[in-house]
Amino acid sequence: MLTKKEIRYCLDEIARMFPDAQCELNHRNPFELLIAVVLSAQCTDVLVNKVTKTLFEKYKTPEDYLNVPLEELQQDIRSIGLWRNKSKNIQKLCKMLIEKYDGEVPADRDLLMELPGVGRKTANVVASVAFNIPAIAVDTHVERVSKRLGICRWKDSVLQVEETLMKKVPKEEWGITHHRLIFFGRYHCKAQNPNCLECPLLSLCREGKKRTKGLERSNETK
DNA sequence: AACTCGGGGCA
DNA sequence: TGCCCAGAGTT
Repeated sequence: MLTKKEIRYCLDEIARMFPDAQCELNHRNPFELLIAVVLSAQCTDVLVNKVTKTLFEKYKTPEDYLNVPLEELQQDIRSIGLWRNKSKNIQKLCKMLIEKYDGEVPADRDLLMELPGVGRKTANVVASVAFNIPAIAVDTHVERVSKRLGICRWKDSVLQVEETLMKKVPKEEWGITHHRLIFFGRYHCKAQNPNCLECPLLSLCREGKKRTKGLERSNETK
């Protein structure tokens, strides 16, 4: 397990690797952020950005999403997977926002999680990014990176990863830490064939050391 | 804990 | 072609 100081070093190095790790999501208002994150489940950020670009020109408010038939909304997001569920969830979600929260996005993680299509990860992203509520969203990237580096244990659950990160990272940096780890996981510490040999964190990384040893051996046997 | 949803991207 | 992807909901 890495110490706080080692984690500090990792996060600083990652910040240097991705100086513009400001997700586009940061620039949106809470409502658009919520829609974007709901859409992003199980598909890549690039694909979602392609859809939201035109989507947000057409739909500005929860009412806008309810003023079109479901079939029309489905067509508008059809290029991403799970569009059947997602379009239904978005209309239900908008209805709930109007009926329960006067059309506003609630600034509360538990209330967010009651919305259809919003789970723990989405609620944490919206809460921390849009409302500056202390929370760390753990997605597959954050989980994988944390486990490989040795920030947490391999067998830890998502909740345990979340707890560990909150314990070992200063509260003011929770939001940006989430984004940095995602960028690092998406573009460098990839799920398949991570390029450990060109990784600035190799000297600290539990999994990286294991993998590079394997590489040396396989090169020798060639 | 395991299963399902799902089209696009990429090797 | 086959495999994977910013998860969530159900069983």
